[in-house]
Amino acid sequence: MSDASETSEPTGHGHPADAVQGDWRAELRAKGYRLTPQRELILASIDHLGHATPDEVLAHVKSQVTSVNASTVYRTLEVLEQLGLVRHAHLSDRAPTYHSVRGHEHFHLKCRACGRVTAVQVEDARPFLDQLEADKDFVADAGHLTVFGQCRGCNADETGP
Amino acid sequence: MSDASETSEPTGHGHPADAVQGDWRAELRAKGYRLTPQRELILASIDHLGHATPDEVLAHVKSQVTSVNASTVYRTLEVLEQLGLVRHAHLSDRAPTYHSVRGHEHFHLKCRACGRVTAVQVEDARPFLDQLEADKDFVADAGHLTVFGQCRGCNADETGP
DNA sequence: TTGGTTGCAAACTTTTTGCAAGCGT
DNA sequence: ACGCTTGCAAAAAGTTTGCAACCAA
Repeated sequence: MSDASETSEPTGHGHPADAVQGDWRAELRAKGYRLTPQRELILASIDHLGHATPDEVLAHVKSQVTSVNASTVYRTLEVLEQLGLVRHAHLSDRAPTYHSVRGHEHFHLKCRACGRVTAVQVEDARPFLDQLEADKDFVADAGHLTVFGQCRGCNADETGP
Repeated sequence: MSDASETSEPTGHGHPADAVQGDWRAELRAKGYRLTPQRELILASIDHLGHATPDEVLAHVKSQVTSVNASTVYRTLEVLEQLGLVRHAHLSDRAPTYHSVRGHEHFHLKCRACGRVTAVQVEDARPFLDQLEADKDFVADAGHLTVFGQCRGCNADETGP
């Protein structure tokens, strides 16, 4: 089932999607891209970090290979996303957050009060998205979706003006 | 880019929402803020523009009063949002977009292919959001929601926003 | 008068771009 | 060897902040 010949990051979930994992190097080359240490490191970092901004990815990669540059991270993230290996969502009003895609799509809930991010399987949004498609002729990109709000129970307290 | 077909963004001409409209100056002052020409101009610009980034707001305001500064726009947008007069959503991976709130909340659909932005009434997302609240104990901020994807029929080719 | 506001300029954060050197294939 | 990639540095884009002058209440 899964190709065990690849060294994969300790994501500790033993996903069946590992096949996809082992395949990406080939797919990368097949599309005319080159397999570089930087690209492997960056993908591994995202796998390891779960959710991470480009800056966080850079920091993590640099902890292993100091010479890696920010622009490389940005360029690589773009490539990896094109290949469908990672996705990004906007979990804050600032930098985007990248996460790996192991065949398992999900979207996010972000609490403005406690900052917690919850991953929800796309199926839970299906009825809503299907309705958008039916009513609005709009095909949603579920994996990019982020719903802001707050956990019930989180303190709604704001620091007034 | 195109902001071609904006769904109706009512530019109040005798709307019942005018009550809210006429009220904001009072509410502003009631909260200890001051009513300045800049604040009136900026709110009017958003009303006029429909959807606009801080930069676009600045440009529009400047076309009337050249001396207005970018920092004032940022600071004012923050105040207006706190008062619930405007809201912002992320319609691109870059700057946020502000729109006026005239009592009727809506969220957005953004097509990556043609760039079109469609406003949808929050009620259409209610079942989904209610389910999130029931299942995940999460109270969504519907007005901030943006769903990326593409219109059915739009060319699937990239060359995004 | 008083203290919230503004304009200005500079600092900041995040992302992009032009290049020459470097390296995967 | 070919040409995609990288590192570097500078530029661009978007926002924030310190301050003195200003003005709404």
